[in-house]
Amino acid sequence: MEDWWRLTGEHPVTRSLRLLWHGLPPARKGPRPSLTLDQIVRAAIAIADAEGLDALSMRALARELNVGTMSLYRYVQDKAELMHLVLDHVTVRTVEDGTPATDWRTMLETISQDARQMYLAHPWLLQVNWSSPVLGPGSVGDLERTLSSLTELPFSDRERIMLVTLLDAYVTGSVRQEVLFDQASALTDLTYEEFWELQLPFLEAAMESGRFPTMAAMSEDSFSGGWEETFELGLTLLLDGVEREVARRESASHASPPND
Amino acid sequence: MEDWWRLTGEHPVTRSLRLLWHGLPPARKGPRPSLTLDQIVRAAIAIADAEGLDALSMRALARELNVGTMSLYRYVQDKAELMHLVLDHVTVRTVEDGTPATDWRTMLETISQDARQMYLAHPWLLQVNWSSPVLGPGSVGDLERTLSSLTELPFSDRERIMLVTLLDAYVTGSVRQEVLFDQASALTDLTYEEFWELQLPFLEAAMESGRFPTMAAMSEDSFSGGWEETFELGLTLLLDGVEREVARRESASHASPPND
DNA sequence: GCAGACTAGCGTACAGTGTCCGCAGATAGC
DNA sequence: GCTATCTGCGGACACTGTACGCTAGTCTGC
Repeated sequence: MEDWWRLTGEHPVTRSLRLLWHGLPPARKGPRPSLTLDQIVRAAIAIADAEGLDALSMRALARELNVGTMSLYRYVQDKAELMHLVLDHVTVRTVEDGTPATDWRTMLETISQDARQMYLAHPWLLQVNWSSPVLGPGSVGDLERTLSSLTELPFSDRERIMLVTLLDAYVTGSVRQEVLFDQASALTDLTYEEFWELQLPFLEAAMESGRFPTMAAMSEDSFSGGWEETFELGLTLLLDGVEREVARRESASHASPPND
Repeated sequence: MEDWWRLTGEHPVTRSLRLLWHGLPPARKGPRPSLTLDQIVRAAIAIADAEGLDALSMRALARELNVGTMSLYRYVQDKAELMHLVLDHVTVRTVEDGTPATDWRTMLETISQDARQMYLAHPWLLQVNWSSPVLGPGSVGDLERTLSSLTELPFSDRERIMLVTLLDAYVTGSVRQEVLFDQASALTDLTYEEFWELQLPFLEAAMESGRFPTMAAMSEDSFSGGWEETFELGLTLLLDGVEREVARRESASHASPPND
């Protein structure tokens, strides 16, 4: 394990955490900064929302803010750090949409559906290929909200975290399929129907080859399930599975699970 | 709906499909091509496997194949088309790992676990932000394999496709979490433990603020669930949900579902 | 065999990306 | 007032994808 960052000062992750939790340090000597971190992050989100992730370059951001490109590096160390701030900031949005707690199943449904809507509103989020290695106020707040709705679920703390994680995996995986398909549709200028129209001659030849007997025998509407319907089916199955586990535990002991 | 591509010949999607299903057309006049599509695709996969998606540029690929960069454009129209070929080709891999069919649950487990392993072996796949808008021999073959293991499941064809889709969503979402985290870990030169070490001062201050009561009360090992364990939990829940639906249908009518 | 048409290889050039380096001017502290 | 620190940002560089067009190689028809 190399400690290269100890020789040069602050680790980049610590720097990102500092910015997230405390913001920029107060200005001391020198000209007053003309921008705030919040302005930069908001402008970045606006560009990505309007034109997609690829449009979000440092130059585009500088243009949007009417500053020189290199000025931005006075506020963030590099683009990765900017994206950490951006990702956490978008997550803050979901915290504000508070919903009164009822039962855990309804809460998990609502939270998952809200998350889906959030990702559909910011499809570029699912195209970012960095995991934010930092937990900022946004993501911690989001996690708090979710966990606070699971207190009546007879699972250990550890199991709750695992449940939240896998639900997030399902939501992001599901919406990413949809987002990428919609993008391909827009890029190729094809609707769903037109895509199948182009595909058909090749599929028909393949089906006649005898190599795909199960698919050849499928009915015509097999691919007609929509994205939302598919998402809801998966969510239902997941939550049914949780219910089954809950019932199993309650019939086994009526006791709370070990809180290890 | 603009038909701009009709003016210039073949739609890019049709061209990709042609390459996928029939390969390059036979050479007519002119020098013999020095490469095959297969060579190009394999070299691209090797680069991505060895050095990640960002390392896969047309220049890097040309260097690997000892040709000029622009030569590649004699074989593929642009990088997007190359990626369509690459994505379908990687999928071919999974078809060859045939497993004898037993019951639908075991099959779905195996297929999902195999898919997870495949993605872990090619983590860059989950960082590609194009959905392949084409169904080539690889993806159709993969789908055939999966569907042929679901024949005894009392679901309609349409429901089967939805089930396969949502399972894929879950697998990709789950592995992508892991892949992105591992990447962040490598980029920041931090282990999981070191990450938490840096995070802790900020989290402790946040917990003392009283803003996150549920999280502040959680036990120390809450985040100790591993990626594989979390994946298996979610898969179990999903399949438990399917079982519950199957049982519901069998107790309702003992009849096959409508095959609409 | 030759000319014309077609084809593969690929160099040059361009527009775009992220960001290093360092200069000029503005502010604070002594 | 002087020195140290700080902001803004231009010029430069290495890298990306790919349009354009030249050269040389192969096939076909006469």
